[in-house]
Formats: sequence, C-alpha cells, structure tokens
Amino acid sequence: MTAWVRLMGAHAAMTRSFNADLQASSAITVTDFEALRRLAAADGGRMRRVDLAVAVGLTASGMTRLLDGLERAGAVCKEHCSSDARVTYAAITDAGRALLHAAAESHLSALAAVFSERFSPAELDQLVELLGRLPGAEEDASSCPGAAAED
Amino acid sequence: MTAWVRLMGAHAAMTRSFNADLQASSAITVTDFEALRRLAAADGGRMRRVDLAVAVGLTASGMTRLLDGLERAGAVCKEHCSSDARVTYAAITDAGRALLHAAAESHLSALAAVFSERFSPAELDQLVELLGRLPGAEEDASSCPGAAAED
DNA sequence: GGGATAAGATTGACTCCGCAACCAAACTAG
DNA sequence: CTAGTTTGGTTGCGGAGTCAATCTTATCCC
Repeated sequence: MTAWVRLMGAHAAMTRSFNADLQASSAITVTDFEALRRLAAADGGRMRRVDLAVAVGLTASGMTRLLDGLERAGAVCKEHCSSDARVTYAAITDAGRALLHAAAESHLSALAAVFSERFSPAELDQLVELLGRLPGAEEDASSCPGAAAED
Repeated sequence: MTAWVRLMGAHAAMTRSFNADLQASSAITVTDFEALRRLAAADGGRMRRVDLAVAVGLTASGMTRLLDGLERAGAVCKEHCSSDARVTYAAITDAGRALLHAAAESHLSALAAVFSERFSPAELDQLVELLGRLPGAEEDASSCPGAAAED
C-alpha cells in the first residue's frame, strides 16, 4: 500500500511541476506532450484515435477533447481512413512537430534531471522494469501491428 | 523518461479502476480515502488542513474542496485552534471512521491483489524505496512534530 | 440480403482540482 | 504602537478528463 501512496504523491507533485513548466514555455500539458510524442514517433506521424488514447492512458472521450485542443492550436489534424469510414486518424502537423521540438528541449532535461539526480542508471532500469509490471504501464511501442491501413 | 511515462500510465489506469470501485461501494474517491486514512491515523484524529494537504499531495485549495465534500457527507468536521485563530483542524468523525472502515475492506484487498500478484515481497520493498526518492513521495508519517497544539 | 451486435468517435453534464486573488490572523521590526 | 511580511484558509474561474448516451459504420450470422 505504501507503494501506491508514494506513486500517487510522486505523480501529483511531478505532474504539477512539469505542467507549470510546459504551460509557461509552450502552453501545453504533460498529456499533450505525451500525445504529440507518440504521434511523432508513429509510422506516418499518425495513429487511430483509440490507439493513441490507450497509449497515453486516456479514455476515448478524453482523447477527443485533448485533440480538440491540439487541433485548435494547429498541432494535429484529422485524416480519414478510406478502408473504414468509422476511423479518423490523428496526424501531427509540421507545426505540431515544431511545437514538440520546442517543448522537448526544456521538458526532457527537467525530466532527466529529476531522475538522474536520484537514481543510478542501474537503479533507473530497476524502476522502469518494476513500474512496467503495473496495469496501464507498458503501453509502449507495441500495439501498433495493423498501423499500415491506407489513407 | 520511460520511467515517467510508465508512472503516468500506471497512475491513470489504477486511479480509474480504484475510483470506480470506491465510488460504487462507498461513494468516495481514492483521494478522499487517503485523506480519511491520514486523519484516522493522526494524533487525536485531526490535522491542520495545510498539513493534510501536503500529506495527500493536494494544494490548499484542493483540500478545502475535498473537505467540503467530506463535511457534507458527515465524515469530517472542523475544529478551531484556541492558540492560533488562523488554523482550523480537519477532524474525522465516528461516521467518517465507519465510512473509512467500510471502504477499506474492499479497497485494501484490491490494492494488495494488484501488487502481490506482480511483485515478490522483496521486489515490493525495492519499488517502495525507489518511489520514495521521487519528489512528493515520502510525505509519510513524518512531518507531524508540532502536532500537539491545543483545542 | 437483412437484422442483431460490436467498434470508432463525439457530445452533454458532471467532478476534481489547480491557479490566482483575496481575507484575516500572526509575527517582526522600526 | 503601527507598518510590512508571512502563514492559514477560502473563493471565482477555468481546464482536464470521466461516464453515459448517441450516432455512424462494419461485421456476423441466419
């Protein structure tokens, strides 16, 4: 139970801190950042909205709202799938990549600082491995098998 | 960075799941639960609102709102401090203890299940220790030195 | 083919909670 | 004693994200 309490505390504190930084420097949230990062890394710079949602740990409706914001900001756009009219892709735009790049600069170094000043590389590996066993973690680079649908 | 991503994912998934359970069984959230737990464990069943806020990882305003809810539910009440008119204590009521007890039944076992089926006791210790180094964790049983004010 | 069922996506209403601004009480000087 | 500063606490406003309901398109099965 202590593990859960500490995880909650760490998440709350770090999220608040990183959100404040990102908000000030790029007007985005940590979840926005994570979504952009996933899109930028995805094949073709786009993903189905559902897949993106589970990747970043949101529900489908949460993803709709998050993408509303990013779309208003011009960072992503919708693309339709010709083979299945139900799906719409979220695709990162050039402006979105620029935004991500600008935000990454300070965010990634802040992130690295927090962890590297507290853990040795071996300990960090340990932590990553242990966290990966929890539900909802490990939605990493996998789960994109049928990513090659057309337009 | 993977550690941060996994922490976010695990937090999102587990919070949603636990919240759903607690909401259904006792009409409270995981944060409510944590606050009640802290109060029940505190000396005299009460804490200054600020101290409680940092203990559960909220801001002062978040704590005001959370306690509004618990007070409406009759689970906590306010107590004034005679030696410092600024502070109000949050004190757990008998109804609050009953609520906590009822909620703990299923919540703690769900919690134990999630962790025990994924980690050995030694690994769990490891995880607790590593998480404890992160900012915002470790707001545990310490930090209540001057808890013996009057009235 | 034609109706049930499922999957992707969106919307409305709601909760939680943070920030910034604020008030009041308490220390700290000059 | 009075003026500034700090600390505890609350409130207006707004953002983020959930759930439940809904709509549309696919798929399954007879």
